[in-house]
Amino acid sequence: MDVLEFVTKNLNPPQKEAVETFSGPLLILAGAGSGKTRVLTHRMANIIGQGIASPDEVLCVTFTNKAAKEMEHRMYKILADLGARVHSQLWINTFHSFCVRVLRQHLTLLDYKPYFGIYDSSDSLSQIKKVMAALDINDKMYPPKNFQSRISQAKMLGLSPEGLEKNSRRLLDAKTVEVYKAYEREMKKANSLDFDDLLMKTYELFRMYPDVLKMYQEKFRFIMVDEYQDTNHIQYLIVQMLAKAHRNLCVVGDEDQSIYSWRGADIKNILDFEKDFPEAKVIKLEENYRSSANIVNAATAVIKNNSERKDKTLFTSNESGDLIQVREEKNEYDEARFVAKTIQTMINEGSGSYNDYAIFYRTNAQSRVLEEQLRTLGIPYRLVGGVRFYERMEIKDMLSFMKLAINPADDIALKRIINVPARGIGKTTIEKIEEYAAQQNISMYIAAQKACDERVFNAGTTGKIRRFLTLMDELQGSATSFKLVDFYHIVLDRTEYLTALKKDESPEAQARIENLEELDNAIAQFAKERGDEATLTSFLEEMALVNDVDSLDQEQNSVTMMTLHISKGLEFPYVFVVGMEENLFPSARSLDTGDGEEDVQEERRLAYVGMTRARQKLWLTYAKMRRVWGQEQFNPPSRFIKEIPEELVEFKTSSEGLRFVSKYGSSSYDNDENFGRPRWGASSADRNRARNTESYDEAQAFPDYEGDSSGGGAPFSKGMRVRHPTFGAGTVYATEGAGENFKVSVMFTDNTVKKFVVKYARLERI
DNA sequence: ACCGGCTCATTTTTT
DNA sequence: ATGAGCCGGT
Repeated sequence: MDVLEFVTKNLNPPQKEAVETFSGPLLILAGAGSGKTRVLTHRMANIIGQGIASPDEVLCVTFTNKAAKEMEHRMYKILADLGARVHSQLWINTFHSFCVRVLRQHLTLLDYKPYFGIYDSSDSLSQIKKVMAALDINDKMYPPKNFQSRISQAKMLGLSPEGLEKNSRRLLDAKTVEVYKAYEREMKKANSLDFDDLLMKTYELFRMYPDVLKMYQEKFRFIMVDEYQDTNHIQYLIVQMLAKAHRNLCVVGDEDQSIYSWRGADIKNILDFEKDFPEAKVIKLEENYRSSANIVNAATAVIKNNSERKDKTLFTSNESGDLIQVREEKNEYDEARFVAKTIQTMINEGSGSYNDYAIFYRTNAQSRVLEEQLRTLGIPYRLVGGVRFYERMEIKDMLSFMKLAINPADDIALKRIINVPARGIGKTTIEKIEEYAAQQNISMYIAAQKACDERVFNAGTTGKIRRFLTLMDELQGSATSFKLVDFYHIVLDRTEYLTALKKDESPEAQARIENLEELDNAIAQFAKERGDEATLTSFLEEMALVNDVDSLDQEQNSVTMMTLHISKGLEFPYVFVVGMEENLFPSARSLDTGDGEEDVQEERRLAYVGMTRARQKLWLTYAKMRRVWGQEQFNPPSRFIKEIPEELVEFKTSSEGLRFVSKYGSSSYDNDENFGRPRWGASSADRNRARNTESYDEAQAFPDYEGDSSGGGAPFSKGMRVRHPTFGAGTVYATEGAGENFKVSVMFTDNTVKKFVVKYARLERI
């Protein structure tokens, strides 16, 4: 069969057109479930299969590892079906892994040693703390996390410390620049890059070495970017650079699924694509093949409430299917029980297998209760994302040993493990080594060696340090001479880490041992998959960039649980979205910010993403009472539920007759005056009444938002100057509530207004 | 230097 | 509610 015929069979006209259009800039606006991945893979297969370009001349960039893996998997399958041979590895990457691939080749040009390490956010936070201590900046007054996020923001905009200085009109003060500069120096010294650096350094590399850029520009004759709506500025710049020579850039996206603005995603990138490439062809994929008509219509009705959209309508010729199940429960336990029981009942009735069910939630913390209930009913489940495997202490420890073995300059890794398991090197000693290293501008590893040689410490301490250094020297040797799997065993053995854990009889230690075994499995699996390329470096890379080990063995039959964010790009026959409550989803934070609507719109897009994952049946559940931070919260049902047309919904509650049902208006879908009417646009006072409030009457008694409740010994009143450790100085411009619920709104120097519950916020008068 | 108890912050979302 | 970091005692 002819290649084109093969790759376009079973495609609808716009899909077909997208596959056939391979030269020139192309914008594909792909609605949820419209066969986007299919189009991308078939398009790539067409280009390769027809011999228009060889496999390594096509670059495909996705956002998550999961998407990249899925795409790669499908590509190999199609290419195999086509009988096309692929010798080299395909260039299907996430932005970050693409950059690593480039940097491994060329980072020495930017004066790094070949085996640079990658810092995850907790490593980079440690680095920031270190830098702050050196600069003598008080971490109570200036929380390290703020510097971290500001530096990250700067990098996502492609700004170096100097660039930041020039552009620092808003929010970026001198202190940030100072910390940023010192941080960069330290990172360089540690021969390591953080997540943002991966992009930033690639950009720098391309700018400083035009011939390197040129090589890649010419190499990648065809470039495809998936989830283009989620690209941030630096990613945008990289793509623009790479596409310059051939201009064969195909971007795929859906502005309705842009959910990563908090990490710098700029929705303008997709909205302005036609400005960047005036000759661009635009193809819309609007037919949904995934979900039942009721689900498509419900999701469409919700997303319609957003204003900033391209004109795109999702439709389907699928059958209506079941109604959307809206379920009210008393609290989060009942909610979880409902979900678990429903799954059990459905399975017993023969509706699919556990694999067909997914539970989505807004925050990872919500998974706990669900896990409990699923376990009670003996339902197998697996968590995707969440507490990352590699963030567990024992895993990080092991990885630190391995990292340090190939990158002795990594002070953060060294500090982590120099006394693990306890070998009598205490805080004071470590501080001294650190100081010594700073003085001489050398790494702590070298500093430790020197300190021993020069008898800086007493004999006992020197001996302990020497023992550690000897251990590390040995590991350094083993790292290069042994296979990855064997090296891991050597590390486990020689560090006596396992021995120490085995002595400890506590259940925690037991769990840690199991985790270390799991790491062993992961390494074995990795070695099996990669063969000769399973080097220590590539493994550490994988551990830094890929977060869920679950993806390694996904064959088991189990219910999948994940956050709404991770759910993007996936689909399941049966989907539960739990915790559909105001202040949780949409999150309280999105409701509180000064710039108002935009944040809620992103939450709405998240709701849209979640709903459109479901193929056959969708449940939306909420609890009337939920414990958050050990406090009872009573939140009304999410506005997103109310935005679904009544006729698409089947409403059920388990708690009829409870007194406060009518107060938040939801015991019956029909006679509730709030349903179907967006009264949420009302004053924020209304919202806050609902929050943390046990009875409506009490809430009613609250003074108005603008009202003055500063009497009666309230510590803050209107006009007062205050300082917040995170946001800096500001002026109180409104107060509300009383006692435990006393809140103040503060306008900060950059004109943003934040609201704080005084009891929790660290506000001080100035 | 190590350990245990205490306080405090933490809950958006990911590479 | 829970875990991480801090302080003070040993």
